[in-house]
Parts: sequence; C-alpha cells; structure tokens
Amino acid sequence: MSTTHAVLGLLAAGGVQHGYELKREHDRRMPGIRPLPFSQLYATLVRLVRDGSIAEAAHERAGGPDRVAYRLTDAGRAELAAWLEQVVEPAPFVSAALFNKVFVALLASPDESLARRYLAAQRACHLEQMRVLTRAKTDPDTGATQAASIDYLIIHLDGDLRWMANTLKRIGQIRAEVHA
Amino acid sequence: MSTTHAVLGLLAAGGVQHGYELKREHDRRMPGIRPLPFSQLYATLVRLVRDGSIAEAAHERAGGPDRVAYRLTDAGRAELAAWLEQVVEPAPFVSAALFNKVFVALLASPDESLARRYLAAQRACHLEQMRVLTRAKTDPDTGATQAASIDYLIIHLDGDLRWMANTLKRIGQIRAEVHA
DNA sequence: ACAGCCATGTAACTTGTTACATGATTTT
DNA sequence: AAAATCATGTAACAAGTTACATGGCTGT
Repeated sequence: MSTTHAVLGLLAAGGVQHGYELKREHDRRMPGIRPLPFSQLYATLVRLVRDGSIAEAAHERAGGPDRVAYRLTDAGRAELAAWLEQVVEPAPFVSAALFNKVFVALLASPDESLARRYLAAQRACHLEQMRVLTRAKTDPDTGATQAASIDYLIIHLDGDLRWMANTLKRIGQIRAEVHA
Repeated sequence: MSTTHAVLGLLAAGGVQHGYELKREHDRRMPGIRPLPFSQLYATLVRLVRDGSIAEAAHERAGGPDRVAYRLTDAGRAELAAWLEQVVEPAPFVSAALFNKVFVALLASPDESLARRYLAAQRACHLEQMRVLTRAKTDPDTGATQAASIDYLIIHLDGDLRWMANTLKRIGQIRAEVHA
C-alpha cells in the first residue's frame, strides 16, 4: 500500500523512470523509510501496470542492459491524488508486538513475573535505542529528512516507554482480568 | 507472528481447546487487540500443527458439530518461552502510513502546499480520535485491559501529533531535500 | 419453520520477505 | 581478469483480508 504510492510519487516527481532508478531514488530521497527491495519493486510495477496506474513508456538498450521505462497514466495520477487527499484513519485496535507480548506473557504464566521481566528487558532495549538515535540526530551530516525520521522513531520509542511504565503499575489488575 | 504466539499463549493458559473457543477467548481476554478472524485462526492452527508446536488432542462430537481440540507440544512450549524471552528489536526505519504520505505528498507536488494540507487534515482527524478515546477511557465499564490498550493508542496518537507539528515547522527544508 | 449460534473450513487475493538466476557493462 | 554496478526478474513463503460453503443444534 505504501510502496505502491511511493512508486507513483516518484514517477510523478521524476517523470519517466525504469525500475532500477526508481529503487535508487526511493532509497536516496527517503532515507528513514526501509530500503525498497528490487523484488518487491518489480512485483509492484507489474501490479501497477495491470491496474492501469502506470504504463511502459519505452524499452531502451542504451549501452547496457535493457531498461523498461514507466510513466504515470491519467488513472495513476488520479489514484495518487485521491490517496493524498485521504487521511489515515487511526486504528481502533493496537497492533504492536510490544503490546501483544505483555498479554501473551500474562496468559502463559500463572503469575505476573514473566511480564514484569519482559517489560524490564524491553525498557532497557528501548533506552539503548534512544541513546543511539539521539546521537545520530546530532550528527552533523544528518539532513532534515533523516532528522524527521529519527524524530518519529524517538517520539514513539518514548511513547512505548511511558506506556510500559503505566502498564507496569497496573500489571496485577490486568493479570487478573486476562485470567478471568 | 503475533497471532501465532497469541494462540500458543491461549493454549498455555487454558490447557484446552478447539478453534472456535480459541477465537472467543482471544477476543474476550484481549479486547484492544483486533478480533481474530476464524479464517486466519484456522490457517494458523494448520501451520502450527505442521511446525510441530501444537498437536490434535482430541476429536469430539459432543452434542454438536465436530470439534478438534489442540494441545501445546513440548516444542510449542519451548517456542513460546523463547519468544517471551526475546525483546522486540526497535525498527531502524519508520513504517507508518502517516510518515509515508508526507514524503509522497512532497514528491508529487512541486510546492509544499499539498503536504501542509494533508498534515492539517490528519491533525484534525487525530484530535477527533483523541477525544473519542479519552471519553472511552473514562467510561465506567472500561476494565484495566481496555484502559491499557486505549492508553497505548492515545500515547501514540499524541506522538503523531507532536511529530506532525515538528515536521510542519521544517517542511520547507525537507521539501528541498526530497527534490534534490 | 426459521433465526441464530456453534464449528470448521476453502478460495482468492494483497503485501511483504528472503533467496536465487541471469547477463551485460564499467571500473580497477 | 576480477569486482562492482547496472538491470530485470522468478520462486517460495508468511501473514493477513474478505468472501463464501457446509452443516448441526437450540430457542422462539
């Protein structure tokens, strides 16, 4: 879903491009987003062509391997515009590994010691990652894009830490409910 | 991944159980986690049997349709314990629809107005959801488990809002980098 | 008789992951 | 001559989504 629209966005920004170039530009222009694997990119391109959002613009063999260039179709441009007009609906449910583990830990063990132990270990891990990211943020060759992504990670890491602290306080009550 | 271990956890807690009951207990004991669709549950059970983490314990036809009861194997118990010992490694990359949209909006439009417009709309949507969740949290028949999940959602919604505010301030700089 | 819950599944599809296959050109 | 980079893909699998198929039992 996000890969799809990232590709549409890149084509909108850069005009016509072939797969390899799209991958490179994706990773270069949006550091902080996970690098796009070729296999996924090529699969996405096939789907986008099938769905009519993009079309082959040219086959070149310009002093090298074949390259297939793609262009946005009108349908693709419309699709992209529509996606950008829509807000992301906040999920009514939590889907985070962290959260799941606490509950499964409470289920799996009769007392709450396992959950406490897990929360303590996870806290240490999060704190360490906070330190790493904080250092990376102050690095002189971190651009605004990188900084925005580090910001995002730090904010949510901090959110997790606060949630874990809250949860630890009420772990006994939660345990009782889960085992009810 | 989380469904898998949720099922193992339920079997560890309940000793039991057949598919239907696992689904019911999953949803009842862990409100705040997305209700588990039957189709996904049954697919998960097949995988777990294949991988040796669970085994069929009994086929009953107790005054009703056939039920296939499952039990944890030793391998399953070990797998569950190992999973609970591991902390969740914080992701080095952002993967959030919110984040992606801002960058795609900057790519797709020559100026930053689209990104600004999106951020404003998303902010309104997030604030509204915050209001809904805050109300739900103070509801008298919200238990500790529900409260923990609402807490998680509110904290991360708030994180998003702070990130969006930060990002809005530096949107010009980011735009420049993305188009470089 | 019919609705609704109990219980198990299949099928088709999307998105993403990891690993591998193929071959050409450019750089060292 | 070897290594890196350019370029395109396939295959298999994991996890999750939506929709549909099947049939028995229970309560009104």
